[in-house]
This record gives sequence, C-alpha cells and structure tokens, in this order.
Amino acid sequence: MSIRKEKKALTRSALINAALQLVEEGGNFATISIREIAKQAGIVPTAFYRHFKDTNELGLNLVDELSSCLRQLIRSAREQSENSTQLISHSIRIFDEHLSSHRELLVFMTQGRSGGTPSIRNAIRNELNVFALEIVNDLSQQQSFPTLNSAQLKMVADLIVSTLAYSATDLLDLSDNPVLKTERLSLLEAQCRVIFLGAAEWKA
Amino acid sequence: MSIRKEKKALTRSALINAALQLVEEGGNFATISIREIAKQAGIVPTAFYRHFKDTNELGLNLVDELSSCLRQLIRSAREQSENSTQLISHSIRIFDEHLSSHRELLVFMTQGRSGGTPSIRNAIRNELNVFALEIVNDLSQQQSFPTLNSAQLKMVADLIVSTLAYSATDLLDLSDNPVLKTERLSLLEAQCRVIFLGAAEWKA
DNA sequence: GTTAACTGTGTACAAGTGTACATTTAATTC
DNA sequence: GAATTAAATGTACACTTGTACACAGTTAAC
Repeated sequence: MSIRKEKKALTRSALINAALQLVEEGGNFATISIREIAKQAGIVPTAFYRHFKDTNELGLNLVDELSSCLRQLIRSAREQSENSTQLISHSIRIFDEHLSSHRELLVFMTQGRSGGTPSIRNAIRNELNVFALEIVNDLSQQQSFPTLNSAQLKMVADLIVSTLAYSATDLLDLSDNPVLKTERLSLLEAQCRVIFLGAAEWKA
Repeated sequence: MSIRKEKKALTRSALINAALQLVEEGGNFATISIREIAKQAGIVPTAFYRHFKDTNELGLNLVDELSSCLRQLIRSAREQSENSTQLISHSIRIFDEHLSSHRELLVFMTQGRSGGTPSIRNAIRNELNVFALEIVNDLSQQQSFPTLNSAQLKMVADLIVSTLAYSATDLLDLSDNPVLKTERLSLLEAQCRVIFLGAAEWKA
C-alpha cells in the first residue's frame, strides 16, 4: 500500500476508534457530532469528510467492525466447546469475555439495533441474522436437535440470539458490579437451558 | 381542579404527546431538543421549564406512561385468555394490537432501554421487571408449571419479556409490511412455545 | 524535476441549541 | 375589585452544529 493510502487508513481508523470511545464513555451514537469525533481523533472537523459523508456512513462502518467481532465470537465459542459437554456455560463465558473486550462495539450494537437510523438498524439486524445462521450451522453439525429441520433450527437460533442480545444491554450496564453481573449471567444461562430443553421437545 | 392547574396539566400532556409524536415520526428521543418539543406542543421554548427540568425528566414521565400501557396490556391479555386454551397465540395477538395502538410509547421503550440516559434505562428496566412479575403471577395462578418455584417462574417470565421486547423492535419496523410482520409474529409465537416447552421440562 | 492529485488545515457562516431574565396575561386570593 | 401568584411569552446571549471554501503540505505520476 502506498504511503498516502496507509496514512489515510490510519486516520480513518482513528475516526472509527474515536466514535467507539465516545460511545463507550456513555454517549449515544445518535447524539455524537462530527466535531466531537474529529476532536477525539485529533484532526480538524472538516477532515472528517475525506473519509465519511456523515456520521451515518461511519456508523455503517462500525457495523462492519461489529461483524468481524461477532465472527470472532463464534470462532472462539467453537474452539472452546469442541470437546466439551458444557456447551452452554462455556459459550456464555466466552460471550461475557467478548462483552468486556469489545465493550464499545457491543454498546453500539445494542444502541443501534433500536435507536439507530433505519439503515444502521437494518445493517445490525443483518449481522445478527448471520450470527444466527452460524449457530444453525453448529447446532446441525453437532446434531443437538436431530428432530428439527433447518427452519426450526433457525427459529431456535434466533431465540438464542435474541436472548443474548437482550442480555447484552443488561450485562454492559452491570460491568462495574461483579455480583449483579454474575447473577445476570446465571439467569442468562438458565434461560438458554430452557430454550435447549424446549427445542428438544419441539414437535411440528 | 382549578382552571389554572387544569390548563397546566393540559400543556404538560401536550409536551408529552409532542415528544412521543416526534419519536414516532422516526426521531430518536435522545436527539430531540427542548425547542422541537415545545414547537410541536405549540408553546414557546422557555415554557418547557414550567413542566420539566430537561428532556431527561420528561423521559422519566414517558416511562410512567409506558408503565400504565404495560399494565393495560397485561389486563387485556388476562381477559382474553381466561377461558382459552390458546393462551400464547391470544396473548401475542393482543401484544401486536398494543404495538399498533401505542406505537410511540413502545418505540420509546425499545430506544430507551439501550440508548437512553442511565436513569431512563433503569426506569424502563424496572417497568419490564414489574411486567415480568405480573407474568409470574399469572403463570403461578394458572398452575402452568407446577414443578417450578417462584424464582424459576421469574426466570421463565424474564425470558418471555426479553423475547417480547426484542421482537418489538422488529415488529415496530415492520408495521408497513403486513407479510413480513405476520412472519415475524409466527416466529415469536413459535419461540414462546419453545420457552413453554422448556419450562415444563425444567428440573433443578 | 515538474506537475497533478489528495489529505489535512484554517476560516467563515448560517442555523440550531439550552437557558437566563424581563414582561405580559390570566387565574386565585383576600 | 385590588393584590398576588403563576403560566406562557419575547428577547437575548453564548455555544455548538454541519459544512462550504480557499489554502498548505505531501505523495504520486509523468
């Protein structure tokens, strides 16, 4: 890559990280201004336009970051649970670790899924759909529910994703309270078990 | 009530309705300004302060509105499902009707649960908790799951609420697409059935 | 080595924001 | 009916916002 493109990519990711940091510091992405982001990134406001048309376009790029974050989550969960009977509790532990290590992105996700612009909402919905499809893949490969066809597996996977995503909002808010966070994690685990039990009992 | 207090209550609710309308028109509550709300309510910006300290305080009052909206939802669901075997599909139909008739409030709820200020997030969390407790009440009264103690019922109720709340974001976005909305509703219904099946199978 | 292209800077401006404060209007109290 | 009280108005000010535009400094292309 040429020096110029390299430098451009550098300040571009500085902008992305700036936005994420502002979100993590308690800001709502919808209320963050171009000037704030530029300031945080250490560039002049008007330079923002060399990289993104507006904050919405930057947001769509944050969804791309989210996408790879979720893929990474799936990958970690697969490695861990390959030779394990405690699939659920292991996966949830890894989920929790991701909530800590990619806090900003997951705050952005929970915010954006319901409060973002229409295009951002759609983009996030799409990523969560991909995520659910990955789970379908795993469930069918592990033969977790041999009586379910792929459409039914997808329904269950969507429920798991929904439960995880919903809990993310709570867990991200509880990151400074280990006791309540542990409680919320056990709740999540119990709920996932209920889902697995129900899926095993499912009949057309 | 005196004339003065009556008028004050009137413009107060005009402010509340103005905020809700702006939210329904696609705005994010977090980005709505005092001036916008006042304009929509037909008063001058500074008059806003006679009623609320800031938009956050108004938001907390919206949560109160949400509270009674949710109580009403529970009440309707109870009436309908008293003499019915199809408890789930009936309840979901009523949920859907509430999504239409109280659109603004439920958009506010989904936005605020993850994107509101800390105090608004907490207030909404609290309302959803009360909602879950009402469900616990119903489940234990109907003896739906005689093997579960109240803590376990609460866990299941939380899962139901989580599933409903998560689906609300999707359903509110699909209100202009009957086909996809019906699909999403069947998905929700199937997922609730999975939860009920799982809850019935639950063992300590 | 010169020219062209592009990233980041600095300035500028109109529009929108929260809110303090003085003023008007109308209801309540006496 | 006069005095008081409170809601709504109108004006004003200091910020912040998005973004247009001219410019400077570097890299790329020839």
